[in-house]
Amino acid sequence: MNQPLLYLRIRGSGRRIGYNTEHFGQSMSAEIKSHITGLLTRALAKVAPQQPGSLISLERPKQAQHGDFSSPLAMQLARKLKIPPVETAEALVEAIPPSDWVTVEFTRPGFINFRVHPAAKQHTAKIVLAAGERYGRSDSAGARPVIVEFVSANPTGPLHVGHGRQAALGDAIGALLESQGWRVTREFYYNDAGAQIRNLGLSVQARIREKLGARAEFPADGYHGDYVREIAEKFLEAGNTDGEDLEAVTRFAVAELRREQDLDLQAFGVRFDSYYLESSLYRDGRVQRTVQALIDAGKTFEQDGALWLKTTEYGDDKDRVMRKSDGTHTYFVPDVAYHLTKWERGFTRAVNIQGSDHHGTVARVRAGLQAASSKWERAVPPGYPDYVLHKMVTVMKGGGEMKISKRAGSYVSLRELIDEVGRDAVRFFLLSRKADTEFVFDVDLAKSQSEENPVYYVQMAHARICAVLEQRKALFAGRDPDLAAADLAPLIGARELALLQRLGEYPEVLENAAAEFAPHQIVFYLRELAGEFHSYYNAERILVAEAPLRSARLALCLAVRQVLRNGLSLLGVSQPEKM
RNA sequence: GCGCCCGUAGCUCAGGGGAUAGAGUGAUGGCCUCCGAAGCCAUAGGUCGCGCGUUCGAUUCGCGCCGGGCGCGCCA
Repeated sequence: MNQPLLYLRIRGSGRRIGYNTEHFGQSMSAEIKSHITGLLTRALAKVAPQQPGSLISLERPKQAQHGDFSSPLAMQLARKLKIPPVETAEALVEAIPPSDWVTVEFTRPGFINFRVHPAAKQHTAKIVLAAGERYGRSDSAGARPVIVEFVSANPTGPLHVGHGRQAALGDAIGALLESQGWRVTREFYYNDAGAQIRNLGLSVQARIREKLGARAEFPADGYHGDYVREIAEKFLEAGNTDGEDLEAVTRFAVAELRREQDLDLQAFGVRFDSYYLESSLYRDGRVQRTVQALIDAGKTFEQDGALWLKTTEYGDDKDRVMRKSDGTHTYFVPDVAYHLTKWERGFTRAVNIQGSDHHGTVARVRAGLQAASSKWERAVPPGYPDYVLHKMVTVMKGGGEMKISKRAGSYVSLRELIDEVGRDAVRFFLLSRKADTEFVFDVDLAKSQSEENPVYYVQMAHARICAVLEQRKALFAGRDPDLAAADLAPLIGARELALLQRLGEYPEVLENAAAEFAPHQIVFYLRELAGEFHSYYNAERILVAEAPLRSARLALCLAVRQVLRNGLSLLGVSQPEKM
């Protein structure tokens, strides 16, 4: 076995340090990182004053033997200085000023590794308990407004699993942004105008005629789901004698489906702050005004009887028709009008969650926004709005793909999935992968093997802690001190320190997930945290006889439970005390 | 054909210039007189699609292939 070279220098006195909460913000981990960066900066200034501090980077070693933080600085420097990495590392370590928080060492091939003093890690639990449900949150966005648009289904049928993925993503991304201090508005945009809606009206009308025994011609690309028949029935039950008033039928159908979609969302636990109707953009003249703004900006031209927008001037690969030769508008004109309202409503930041099959519209909408606002005092910037594009969901059941549901006709409805595997599992599952990977939802796995379902794994860690706390009440009621004030010095076991370390990472994980619109990072974090807790729980007894150790462990449990709660609630998943 | 995304363990997926590439699931074998076994521990499983380049170092970055998904409408 090839033992690596290892030089060790202990810094600091080794005594326990009286840490003070004020020394740290909400994130122990971030504080320590900046502390270490500071140490390296000073060492670098001594060893290689001409090198820029921007070289300094820190990473988290995968293996515990390499410490808590690690820097490849020496290896990056070696070439510039023409000195072997190990020697550079040694010089840097020599130059690092003493620290009460960390010890430092260097190893082959030239990493500089830092170990955080247990007392600093222990303090993390105090921070968690003091902050409670605010732990991990930040107000860095300063209450600036952001609008998150998602689902935005046409009111032409029940919501399907793709909408479910969007609902889970949008809701969680909204929560992530809130956690960073954004003032979030969740909005649903109804495409309740245009050809699809007309198509729906004709489909329902045909079913009504069928019911009445009249000759009915079903539209060629009409909606075939059973729900169309249900609406037809309801229409007649509402006292209508026939379905010849297409507008009345359509209005009725849209209202019914909006109500049904609301129920779907309610079942999923998703709420919106506002709903925006495409039809209102026509009613209040915004579509017309948008067209005029684009013409005034000089970004349009006429050809073949249609009006075109020069989207190629904004990076699109071809120009787009905005007003068809029949005088009606293509869908993207109301889209631009709609997004202009977001900007006008004061949302200088906007996030759209959409299926990746719509990615072609991104360049068009952005182009339209820039063109229409080009004469404005504050033009819409090129990258507005942000997009999160997600891939399709395939539902597997009984070894095959599940494509058809009886009611919905051509797709698996969100409601069916919730009824089948439960809301928590659907949310957790749909959030457990990056948005831009295709999703295979295995119903059999989520349902019949529910004990292997990762959501239960995390929830169980939470329930277990609740059970321990209950036990404690029964066994030691009145004899244990306040846990928030417990001395955590006894927490020095490897598993305890790992848990503390993990708790300290949470604020950074949140921040990063929010910045990348990536809720799956929270899912993975929670799985790891729960896993480390289960492992700890199996290896050590919490309710030991010695009161100081018992209190310290209980305080750690409380802190873990707090972070599990914070994370799960952010994802919209419940945190049961018993399962 | 062009554009965007994706190819990592049998399967489902993380990771994303650094040390021995990780989870879950499936397989095998252990752990309940003990706070919840919906749990834990151990073993097994890999040319990170292929090739060339950049780099001290590439699974990660660049280019080119191969394979898959989605777009490319005077549809939404």
